[in-house]
Amino acid sequence: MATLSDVARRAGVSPATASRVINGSSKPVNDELRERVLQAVAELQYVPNAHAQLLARSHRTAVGVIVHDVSDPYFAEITRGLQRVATDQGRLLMICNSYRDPDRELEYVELLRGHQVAAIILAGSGYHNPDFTRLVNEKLAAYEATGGRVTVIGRHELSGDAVMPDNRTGGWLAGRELCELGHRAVGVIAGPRVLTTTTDRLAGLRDSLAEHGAGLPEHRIRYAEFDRDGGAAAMAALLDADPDLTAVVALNDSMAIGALALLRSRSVPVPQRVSVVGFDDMPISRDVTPALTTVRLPLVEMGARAMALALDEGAPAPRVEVLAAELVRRDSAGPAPELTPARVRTAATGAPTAARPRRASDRSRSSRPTAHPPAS
Amino acid sequence: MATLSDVARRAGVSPATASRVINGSSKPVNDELRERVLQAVAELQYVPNAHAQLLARSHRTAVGVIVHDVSDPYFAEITRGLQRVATDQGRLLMICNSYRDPDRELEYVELLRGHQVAAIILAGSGYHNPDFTRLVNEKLAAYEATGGRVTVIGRHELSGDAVMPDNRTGGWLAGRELCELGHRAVGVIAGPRVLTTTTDRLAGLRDSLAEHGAGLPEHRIRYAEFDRDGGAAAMAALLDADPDLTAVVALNDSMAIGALALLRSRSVPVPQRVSVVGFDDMPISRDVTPALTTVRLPLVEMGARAMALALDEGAPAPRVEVLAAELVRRDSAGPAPELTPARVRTAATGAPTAARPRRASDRSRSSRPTAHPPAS
DNA sequence: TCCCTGCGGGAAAGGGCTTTCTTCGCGGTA
DNA sequence: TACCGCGAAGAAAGCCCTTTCCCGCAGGGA
Repeated sequence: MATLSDVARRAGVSPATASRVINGSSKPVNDELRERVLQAVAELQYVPNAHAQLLARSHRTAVGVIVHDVSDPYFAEITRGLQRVATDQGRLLMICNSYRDPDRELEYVELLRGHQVAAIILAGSGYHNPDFTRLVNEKLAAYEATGGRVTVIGRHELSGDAVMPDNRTGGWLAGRELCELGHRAVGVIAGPRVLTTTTDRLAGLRDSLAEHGAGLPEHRIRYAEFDRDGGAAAMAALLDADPDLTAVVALNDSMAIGALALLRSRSVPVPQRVSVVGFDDMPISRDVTPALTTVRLPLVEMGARAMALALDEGAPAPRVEVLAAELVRRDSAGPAPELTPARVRTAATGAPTAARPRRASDRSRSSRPTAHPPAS
Repeated sequence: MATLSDVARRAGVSPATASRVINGSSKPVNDELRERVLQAVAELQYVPNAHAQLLARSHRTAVGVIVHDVSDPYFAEITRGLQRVATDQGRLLMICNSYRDPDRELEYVELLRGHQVAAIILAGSGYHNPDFTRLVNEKLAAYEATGGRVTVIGRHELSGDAVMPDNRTGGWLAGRELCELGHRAVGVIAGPRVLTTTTDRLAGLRDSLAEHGAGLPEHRIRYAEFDRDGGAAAMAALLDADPDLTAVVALNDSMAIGALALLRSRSVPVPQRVSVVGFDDMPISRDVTPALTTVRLPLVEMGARAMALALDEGAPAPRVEVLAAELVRRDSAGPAPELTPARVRTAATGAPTAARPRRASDRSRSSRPTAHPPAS
């Protein structure tokens, strides 16, 4: 591997001069020497050793990102936002998959610290696990103490700047939508209990169902893995336990798609017999059949905002940005089967509501709140 | 940021001893000193500077991966395979998205070279672009000359070890399936012309259609972006130009899903009026409606094999591993509408074929060839 | 008693680059 | 003619580790 001194020797100059030419230093260099150096670089196919550079230079340039799994559409979208801003600013991204393993997450924090990244961004759900939380916070604090910056996405249990999707209001919106469609027996396909995302979304949903007089008994909640197969399994369990269910909220779209698959395999018509509402609005959600009614989170923007926070040096106290959730109506949720459309009422107000016509798949309109969402 | 000498000083030992303790060197260290060092590490929250380590150590440990886009399911699956093997061997992965931009690809090769990775893996389609190909090959050669290893996935235009999906036979299988179902007017939703993946799959498909007496005139091929919207647009164009089309092959599943969406929006029943065959078998393909008949590529295994090749030091000449494609029958392809099932024939043999019953979504069986696929 | 061996620890030499500090040569001024 | 200042190039000091080499010491055999 050619080194800088190889280049310098070949060009007949000192390494200092070669370095100045290669890095476009502000110090002026004679044109002839410059030419000789560039020639030598080309001939030797010289590429600077990045580690030596990072060691010699003072300022850190790369940014570390820890996500559950980039290939999960939720994180893929967030990562897209992160990338965009990072690339704009000429930053290199180091992406690490924790696969929802707290230990691995801890390891990655250290790894990134060791790699001298300018900032660490943790995206994904937090854990209900005080010991682990304390441990991560300690490590992050140590990192911040040496000038590192920390930004979290959707993890209120960790310190540092934060970008928070409004999971709670999102859950609330899903509940309101179903209640307004006349559903009273609503089941929930929830993610793992230990994830704060699960509990936040669930809390909003529970509030909303309660407000609209529907209620959410514990036996109508099934906790499962946050993926397609988890959703299918939970849907099956829910249906077996409570055949009268008229609607289901899945706490993310992957699970909703699994639920749809299960319902199809049992020939349960959606939404005529059972309505399904998802969460996240992954890109594929509009392309399944029926197209998924879901709660949209501005994933790309969350990533972009997080990176912006992370790179914005001169920030004082930890900042928190909350990004709103929004209901996207498609075809998987419809009026509850027992009620004829004309009798659908808004439970909270008691006012009669005109039945909504079936909508075309992609004319998703955002919801206009008719009651105030909870503070999250 | 605490350094090794800080630790050593605090523990009252030399940096050499501290290093030995921290790295579990084979050289024995007195238990008391060891204890003091570990204590100092904990107190200072010391993490070794990875760049300094890489500079000081001789052996390279990280592996670089260049893909078009990790969040694309095709690459997500491949990456999963890469990760698995890399993690097993304790290697760190640096993943770079080229977003199908040749220049960016070139940049990343240099970047990875600069980061002293042990191997570079390029995944994705090659480009029909001799200048660019020569340039990349030069850079890769320079890298290999200094002991780096290069492995490509699905790019026969580049040198180095290679893992090749059998795109050509895959295309051939798609064609045969449709011909055996009685289709004669088959359209193609192709990816960008410059990608070798497009041309390889197309070539196999063309052969197969020709063999079965169907033919593929140029006006039945539409080139578009390799994504959902590209697929939808191409489907629209195809339908407008040739309303008699009874089947369509999309050269990847994303495009097929776009095509399905467009057909649905125009109320064209699939497969009763138009059959659709995809390519790749992404995980979501079984969950769309109708479930997608597609050509399966062992994506995860491709990644795993590629990483194995890259990490297998003592290899002589460039090795090439071809992984087979396989047809997965689901619900999006059915008999051609003009023919009643009883009259469906295998065009090549003229022998009557029993109509296949409609199959359940997920009982996807692999194809059993009835004729020999082309050598690819 | 002396020498050799082996063991545990430290000194120091890199590894490849950046950057400050020095030096050198030149033109201009007193 | 002597001196100063300035511009451009080089020398060298790090950046933070790893690892070789070396040294001192203790124990065992002759």
